[in-house]
Amino acid sequence: MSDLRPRLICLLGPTASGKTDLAIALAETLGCELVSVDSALVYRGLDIGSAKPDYPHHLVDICDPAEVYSAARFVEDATRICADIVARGRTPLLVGGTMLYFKAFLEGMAPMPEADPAIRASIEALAVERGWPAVHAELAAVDPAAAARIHPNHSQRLSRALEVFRASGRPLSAWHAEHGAAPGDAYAIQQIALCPLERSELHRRIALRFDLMLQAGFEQEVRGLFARGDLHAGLPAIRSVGYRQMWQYLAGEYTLEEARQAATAATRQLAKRQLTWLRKWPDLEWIFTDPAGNIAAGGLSDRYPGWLGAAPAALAENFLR
RNA sequence: GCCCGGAUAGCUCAGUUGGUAGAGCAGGGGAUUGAAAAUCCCCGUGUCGGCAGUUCGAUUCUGUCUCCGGGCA
Repeated sequence: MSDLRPRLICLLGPTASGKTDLAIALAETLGCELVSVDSALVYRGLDIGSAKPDYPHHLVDICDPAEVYSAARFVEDATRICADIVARGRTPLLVGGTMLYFKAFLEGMAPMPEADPAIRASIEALAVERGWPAVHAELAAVDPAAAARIHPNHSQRLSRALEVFRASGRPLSAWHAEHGAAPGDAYAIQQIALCPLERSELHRRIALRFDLMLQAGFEQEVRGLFARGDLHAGLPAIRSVGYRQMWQYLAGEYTLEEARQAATAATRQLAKRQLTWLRKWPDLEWIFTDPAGNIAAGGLSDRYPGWLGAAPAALAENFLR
């Protein structure tokens, strides 16, 4: 063991995989402090629908839903908080499902101009008038490298690329070329992914969890946000899975049953996208679970068959020592 | 019991003037650098309800049966 850097653990997985329960168990047994890596848990008042944990996590409830959080803010916040945790003599455990945030922390982000609402609005106006392919053509004129990488219909990435050029006079691809420091480099990192072995089991858990959210008063929670008057369907907080569909229900676009169907489908699609990230993720130790939530064949259990059928916390505790 | 509609992809439905069919949603795969629980790209063979008839050829026409709506009794 020649690595003298402080230890840091990452626990990633799709939504409804059981990450939070495992993270809490690990925090208790290993003495970790939990850092949430989740773009929805940052918002105050998004509690039931975001499955906000009761157990203390850093980077939960740090924004009002009217604000816009970002990957760049996450990297700043997480970098500072992890350093504080280590200074306290404890181990940071980053847990969540926002893979871009994990990636940005582990690999760093190029320094770049931040989002500019006025520029965004002008690009949006251009798109409404002439279509996103026209925005793509304009980007191609000033930043052919970025334009080549972005599909002409990809509104969000197109908008950002042109925004960076308009804000700085410098192409996005030039900014990307100078990669910033990776906060993750300061740590000896172990990464674990948790996921049901069968997709159908994940889908079952998603449906079950949404019904429990409704029983717990999710509709009332969203009614409260709706009634504030200053929030709208364009905000990241209100666009998040579950909240978006309940918002549409309250706006009269859906019946409650339609909202339930749409929300669970959106959650399944989110889980699928999270797994797309995870499949190509480097240095990941997989823990696959059976319908009872215990360790199933595959992943770490293939290397340590004796742990088959054990609770994930037991395996991870051993694996993590 | 009679009359009228339906019966086509997991779901909702379009369509084929007879040459075995296509959208939306769901689902699957992929991308991902300050909105990322976002945003975008790619992927559609299914006894066209069963059986029989007409026809070179029927999912399409005819008959009949079954099931589901609606109406009349």
